[in-house]
Amino acid sequence: MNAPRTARDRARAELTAAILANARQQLGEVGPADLSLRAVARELGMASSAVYRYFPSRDALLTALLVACYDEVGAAVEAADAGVPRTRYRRRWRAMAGAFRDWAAAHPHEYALLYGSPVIGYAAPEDTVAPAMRTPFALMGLIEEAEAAGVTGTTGPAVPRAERKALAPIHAAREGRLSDAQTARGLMAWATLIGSVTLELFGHLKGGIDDVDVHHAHLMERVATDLGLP
Amino acid sequence: MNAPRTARDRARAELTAAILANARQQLGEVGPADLSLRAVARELGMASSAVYRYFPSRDALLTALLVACYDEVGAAVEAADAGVPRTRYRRRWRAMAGAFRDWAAAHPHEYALLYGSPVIGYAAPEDTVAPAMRTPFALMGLIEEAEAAGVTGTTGPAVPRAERKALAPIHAAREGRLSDAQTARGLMAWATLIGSVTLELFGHLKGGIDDVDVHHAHLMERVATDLGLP
DNA sequence: TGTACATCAGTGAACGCGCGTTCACTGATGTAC
DNA sequence: TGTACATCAGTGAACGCGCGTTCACTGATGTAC
Repeated sequence: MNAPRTARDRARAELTAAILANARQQLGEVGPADLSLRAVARELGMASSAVYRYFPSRDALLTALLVACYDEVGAAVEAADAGVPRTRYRRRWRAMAGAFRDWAAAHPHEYALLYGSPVIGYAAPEDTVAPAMRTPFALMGLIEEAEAAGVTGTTGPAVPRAERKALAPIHAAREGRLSDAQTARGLMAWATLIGSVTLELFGHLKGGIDDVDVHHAHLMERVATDLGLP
Repeated sequence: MNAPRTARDRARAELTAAILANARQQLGEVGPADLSLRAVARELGMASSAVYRYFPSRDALLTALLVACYDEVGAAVEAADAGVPRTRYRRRWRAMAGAFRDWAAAHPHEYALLYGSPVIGYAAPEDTVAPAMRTPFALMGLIEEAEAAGVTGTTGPAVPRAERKALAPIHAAREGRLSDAQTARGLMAWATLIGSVTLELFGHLKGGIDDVDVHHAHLMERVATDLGLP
């Protein structure tokens, strides 16, 4: 937020970052439930109690990690999207879905932290909501643009009143830019993406599918078709 | 397997079941990572070491739980399917998807055990594979019947050679009863179901959707349409 | 520019906790003759 | 049918572990006059 003025401030910012970075590195090895404050302190060569100068509790550290990871994967998806010409809607979807899966595959424990079992006894605070929306909103943005451009074809069955009402919060969050049908389709695409990556990363496709890369790509192609992306 | 002959055998079978049942009950409260052998023993009024007469390790208990839960949800899905006339394909899908979600909602920690983050340091052994397949195979069975009856309409884009190859193990497991296109569609439906339930149960729809019941039902209706179910 | 005081970072010991697993042992149940 | 031995269930104490968090303290950095 505000620039560090004193040397102390600079040191504080650096160490906070170092702790977070080390916790992330630990996540590369052990999974959220086993992430340990003491291990982080050990790795950094400081007393375990010193960490409490930077994070008031283990949960606070978890929250910071949650935010960092949501932001990282969101940024990856946005970057992938930005690398494709705006009107190549299908290719944009392909790039985003691919980036999401690539990030997940490269960071399985981080993916588990974000989209796996909730850490019990821990309720994610408000701070994590906005970063969490980054990826799904990036996808929604693409769908909005495609619909606005009038390129999406048929969007499946009509949306009944009850469902339209259920979707109200999202509809509002996207400032009404999206038809209800496409909102439903978008959520469905998002669920399919999460489901496919979850099944793969958590080991449910083992032995069932030979080349998961190919399969995932094919699945995403079908999702693009269902979204009406040309 | 073999019937209990002696009183000892009967007692052993009963206690094994009691331990498992209590572990399941504990899962109702704490989540797989925090499931504790000692707590189970405590609840059963026995020494913690006594549990080792029945399960050689905590991992073995986890495995038994995994199998029990896979079987339970699989049975629930199959039962839901069985309650619908064979040729009402869409209603069968609706019933199965609903049963799956209902079971998950009623047993969130068990769902997390099956489809959430893998328990680290624990590799699910072979014994869990068959029970794990019960639910997806039930869904595949429905799709097979619908396709055999010739009621499924267009099934989307053609399946490229690479994808057909990737699907080979599943194709073989279903003994070739399913076209590649419908296999891909079926996997997609499965991924969407898992993704939707995961997003809901793990808290990612909070604040985004008002009536999750309605939304899930609508989503599953769309999936049924995509599957070509009349 | 220098001094007095306040703020903060980091230490190391300690508290209290619960866990999985092992082990030598006791007493009950089952089996073979 | 009764006895001798083998098998097994269950006990209770112990080992070794690592964790999150607190606390009184030291020494360095920052601030106000």
